[in-house]
Amino acid sequence: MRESATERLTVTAARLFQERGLNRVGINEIIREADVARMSLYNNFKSKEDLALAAYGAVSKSRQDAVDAAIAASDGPEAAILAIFDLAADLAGGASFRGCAFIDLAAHAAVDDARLIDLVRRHKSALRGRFSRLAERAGVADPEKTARQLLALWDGSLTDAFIEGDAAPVSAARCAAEHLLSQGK
Amino acid sequence: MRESATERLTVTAARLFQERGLNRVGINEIIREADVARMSLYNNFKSKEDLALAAYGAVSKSRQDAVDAAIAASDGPEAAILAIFDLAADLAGGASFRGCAFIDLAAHAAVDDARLIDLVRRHKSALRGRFSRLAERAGVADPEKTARQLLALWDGSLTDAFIEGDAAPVSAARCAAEHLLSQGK
DNA sequence: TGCTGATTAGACCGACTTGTCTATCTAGCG
DNA sequence: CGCTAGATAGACAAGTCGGTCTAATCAGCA
Repeated sequence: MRESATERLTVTAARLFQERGLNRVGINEIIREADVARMSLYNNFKSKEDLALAAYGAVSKSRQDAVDAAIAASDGPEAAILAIFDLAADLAGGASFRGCAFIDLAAHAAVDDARLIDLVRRHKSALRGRFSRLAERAGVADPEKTARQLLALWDGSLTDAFIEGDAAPVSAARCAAEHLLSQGK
Repeated sequence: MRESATERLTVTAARLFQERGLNRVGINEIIREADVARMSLYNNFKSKEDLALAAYGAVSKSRQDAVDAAIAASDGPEAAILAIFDLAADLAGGASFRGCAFIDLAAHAAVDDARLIDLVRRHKSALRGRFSRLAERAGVADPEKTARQLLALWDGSLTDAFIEGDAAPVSAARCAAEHLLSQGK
């Protein structure tokens, strides 16, 4: 038997949401692409928001795993930070890249979608925390501030790469990260 | 007589779009807030997209004017760049701040809304151009690259300030800009 | 085989969207 | 005054959306 309906729905929704954004993908398209009946969706998830929560949660987890793997494979904290920016370059290079999926989600979520907004906040906070620990290990003077700067470079360069349709902002941001690390200590 | 319907519609739409995003504000709300009849909208604008184009165009112009004023009032290119980041801090400090309106617009615009996406591209390109000229005057080695880094800091810090609900990312980004300027020459 | 519980396709609902149309009203002007 | 051109409110069309419901079908198992 093929994988469960829950899993197929989550994976399909994650892909479509990343390709076009939460509000530009409807239930009908998701169930068609996932090859699942309408009621199977609502038997597994209470609502579209619940499905979105599961889908974006899975994306968040896989992104964090990729970051952790890059850190583990790197030789020292400075190299790890640069390796994380290489991940950004990979993202920005992909076809139909629409910028960071979580920034997109924050833009699409209504003010009352508290759980979705919380997910975005937790995702960004997790990345900032990793930057902060690496910056501390690298011996910079103010790791928290450096982490905020690295996160801004990450988010801004992914966004600009989306808007310009070119990955140049990401490599420029990587250079800026190098400078900040060599100077901030 | 009060100002024209076109102007009231443009101003009202600009405010509402910035408060909640293009797709979360409907025609009905705009005409109600602008105190204008439905048909007056469609006599002045071909469609909602045309109104959005006018509204965001006005916002873009006023933002660029503010940046130019900050540049003119500054003592030297480095100070001008920092003054631009002070503008970002003002934006991020406002109530109901939702991040850069043009990033939000890029997230909401469909792939086929070519004119809206173009507007975003031109807006960001204009800001990057100003950064580039200032960086050149400041004598950095690679003004284009420095401009990309400054733009990423600008966009990323505004986005993070929105997500976190706190202006701290913007002041951290300002510090990063200082570092980049002192090192990039 | 026959039973049971999950899954299916698709009709259906109500709310909402942008955009059109009409019939009425009003302001300016000769 | 009467005329005209524009503005008005609101009904309406056509479509989309998320979500519910039903009736038929299917798979697994005793």
